[in-house]
Amino acid sequence: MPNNEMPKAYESKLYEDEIYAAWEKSGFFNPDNLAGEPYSIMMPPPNVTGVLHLGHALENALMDAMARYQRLNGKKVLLVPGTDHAALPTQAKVEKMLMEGGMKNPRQELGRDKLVEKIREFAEASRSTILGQIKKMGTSCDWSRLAYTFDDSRNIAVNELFRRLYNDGLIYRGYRVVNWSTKGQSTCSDDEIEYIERASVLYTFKYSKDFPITIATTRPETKLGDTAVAVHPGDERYQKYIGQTFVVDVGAEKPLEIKVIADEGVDPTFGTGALGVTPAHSQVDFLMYEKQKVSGNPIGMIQVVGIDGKMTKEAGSYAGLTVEEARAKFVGWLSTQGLLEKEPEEIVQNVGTHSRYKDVIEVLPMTQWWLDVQKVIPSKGKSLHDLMAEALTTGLDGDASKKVTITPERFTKLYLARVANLRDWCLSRQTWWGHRIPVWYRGEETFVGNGSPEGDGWEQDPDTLDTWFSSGSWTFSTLGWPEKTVDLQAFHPTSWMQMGYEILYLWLMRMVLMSTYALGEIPFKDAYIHGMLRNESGKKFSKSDANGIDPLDIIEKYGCDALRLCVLSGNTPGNDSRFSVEKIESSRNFVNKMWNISRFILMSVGDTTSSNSVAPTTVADHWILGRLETVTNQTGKLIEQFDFSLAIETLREFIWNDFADWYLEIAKIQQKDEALKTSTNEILLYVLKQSLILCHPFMPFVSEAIWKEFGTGSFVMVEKWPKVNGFFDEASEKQLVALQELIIAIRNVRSQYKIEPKKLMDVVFVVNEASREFIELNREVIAALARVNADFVLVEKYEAAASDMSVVLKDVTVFVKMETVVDAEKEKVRVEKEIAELTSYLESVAQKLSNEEFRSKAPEKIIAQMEEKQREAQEKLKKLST
RNA sequence: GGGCGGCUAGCUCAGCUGGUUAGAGCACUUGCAUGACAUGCAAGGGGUCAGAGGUUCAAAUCCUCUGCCGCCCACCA
Repeated sequence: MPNNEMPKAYESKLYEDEIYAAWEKSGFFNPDNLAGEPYSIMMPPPNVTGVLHLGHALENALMDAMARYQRLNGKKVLLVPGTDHAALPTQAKVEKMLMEGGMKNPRQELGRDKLVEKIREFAEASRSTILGQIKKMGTSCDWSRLAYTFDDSRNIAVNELFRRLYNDGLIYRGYRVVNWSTKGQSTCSDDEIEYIERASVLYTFKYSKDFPITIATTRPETKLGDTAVAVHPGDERYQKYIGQTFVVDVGAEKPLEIKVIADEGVDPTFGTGALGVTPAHSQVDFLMYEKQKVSGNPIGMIQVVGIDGKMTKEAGSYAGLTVEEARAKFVGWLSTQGLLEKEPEEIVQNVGTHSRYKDVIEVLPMTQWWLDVQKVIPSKGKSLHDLMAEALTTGLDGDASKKVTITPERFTKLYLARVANLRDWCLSRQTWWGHRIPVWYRGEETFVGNGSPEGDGWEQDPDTLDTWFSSGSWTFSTLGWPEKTVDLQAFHPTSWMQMGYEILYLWLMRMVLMSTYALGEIPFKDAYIHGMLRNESGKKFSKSDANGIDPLDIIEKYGCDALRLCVLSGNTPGNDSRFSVEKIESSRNFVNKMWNISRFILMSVGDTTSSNSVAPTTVADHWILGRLETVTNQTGKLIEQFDFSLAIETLREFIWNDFADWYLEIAKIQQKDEALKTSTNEILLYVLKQSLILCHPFMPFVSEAIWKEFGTGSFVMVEKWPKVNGFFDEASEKQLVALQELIIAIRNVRSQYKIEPKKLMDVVFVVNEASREFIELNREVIAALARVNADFVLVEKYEAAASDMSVVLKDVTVFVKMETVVDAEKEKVRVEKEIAELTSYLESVAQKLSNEEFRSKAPEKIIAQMEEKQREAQEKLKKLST
């Protein structure tokens, strides 16, 4: 039954929560209640470090648009919701809050259990906020399968993965240099380092007077731990020293033994061509240390900086000083000894900082747990590194169906470059929040497994796992792995994944690693990489700055659909985009337009129980149904190409321009004609319903709210995506366009000569064979839309009066009768301008067409097109000239 | 040091597997309370597609170089 009570404007607040609840209750978020081919998306789990921001709104809009589109296409869609415990970041966040609350050292003051409890409280609060926000965003996820990277099932998956990797010899415990955050008192992986540009001072000096080689460094204090100087093997200046060991006094109580070694990696043309080697405090130098060891010509390793960021007792008289104090002291000593070879030089340097604790990373040697990415996996005959590369190139085992495709493609290159340079992954963290390393020790014994071992005296490793270890298994841990579940069988590999480019290395790479290793499967077939949302002036939204916008505020004010449209429009793969008030208003207006189109149709049609079959009669009928078909095809194709922005633009243009501005206006005239009324109403309903389905992936709430007005009790959410119906026909499209041009041209005259909108103008149409019937057929429509008297005459010849204005079109010339003679001069200028434009256009066309090479080389279709245009322009010019 | 992306209407961005007289939204100008919508309707104005070369019958679109802006990577001590 029609509802005449629909409010004039769509008020999102009145509908959204109720509709979401109804969707949930319907059970259609759960694929078990759907039929068809499985389609799965795993939601990138938001970190419980805080609440959701606009970036998450974008992600939810992307995922949900895809999920809803696939559901409408009859797929058995699974969208798994979840959150990430974000081990170190969450602990860092809570510690920061505690410290802001007055605590000096939360770890010391609270102890492990109490601090973990505090973090858990924070995480749980954050988690429940986040889950509520996801619902507010309208995301159609299956809440019965809700997952958390830190819940029991995921813990089992994590431990099992660790156990398998350990048994395959890929996870090992080793003493190597690590990236160390003094502030966070923990290691971090290479991927968690953020490089920042910083002013620094380069010192060039000799260790002692009798040492023959000059070196340079920005970290003089670490030179107290030097054990070698490396030179290029071919460097003639230093060749004679290679292999020699010098004992040098650096004024730190303990003399250093410096061996001169040869290394191909040293650039003889850079600086002094010699490199002081500090194995304990440099990644590169450590590699040299390892290389020397293997070659049977070992060098020493001295750790002079400790985990507290202070000099160790190995640094002799420097022990206990901070690195800055030690640097000043050592540089002072060098200076008084006259060892500085030249003035300290101010340079700009990239320095690695911890992404969460923000302090400068110290490189230190420690015993930690590592994942070897190069070692050959016994059962596979290749390394993790090989698997990661294969999955993005040839497909796993050369099987193209097991290939991950990234959109946009350029990120594939970035990924592969990174994989090529991958070092072993440091897995253990000294922070307390996270999956505890599943390893137990008892004396010399080590136990690795799922759950503590039998017997007394076992102690579990105190460290926790890098948080990305658990997120890496997300695509399958969410499906019940390591059990061979029905879900795993049906939904893995997942169908589609979307994420921001900033976690390409951190996450995408690790998902590929885990999935290819554990399942021999890719984690997903397609990965869509989106850019970052920035504020109006192009700045990054950041939590600390005040420019953060809460998506919930936006939803409250403009509605969820508007927010979704806003973040998706103008957003192309891999590129950042901006969020602005103007943009969200524009989106909100479109939502409201949809509402009002529906309001008009529901109010004017009466019986809304459409038969779903239509019988087009008029040109406009044929045209709108044809357009609907074209747009249906285009939209589907665009979504499948992940071009959401263009899909929305296509829909907007159809719904607003074609359907609302033209068809609805024409329909109003047709509704007055008893013979056309029924068929027109059927078409209005049909096009509206199909449009609601097309829009549903992007504006789920308003489409569902309107659908409800039909009173069928069904959900648009589980309707069928429109099928090609065979209505498109080119002739109708051309005719309608001609009709539009005619009406616009007459309106233009009114506008230009300031004729009152209400006044019906008198016109005469000069027609030819081709146009007479067409004009006659559309007499009513032309009269109403151009606001001219409907009794206009059609003639073949017309003697224009001085006061007549003429409008020249392809097969028809319209004379608008004016009350007085208009400014003849002005009109002459207008016509002359038009003639001039046409003439110059014709010239350029003629030039092309007379070009022999164009005629011989261009495709026939192009030539024909151009000739057609030439004919049209010539005809128009001829008429204008008379 | 290497690599990548961007530079198109006042603003935000499409178009870029070469071929419509280059598009959209917002903003702007003019007019309009028309009975779906002023969160609207109608009619308009506005761009030598960063610059310079080149390839081609034809370039915003392909190639080269330059200039800004931004991002990523790297063991330059």
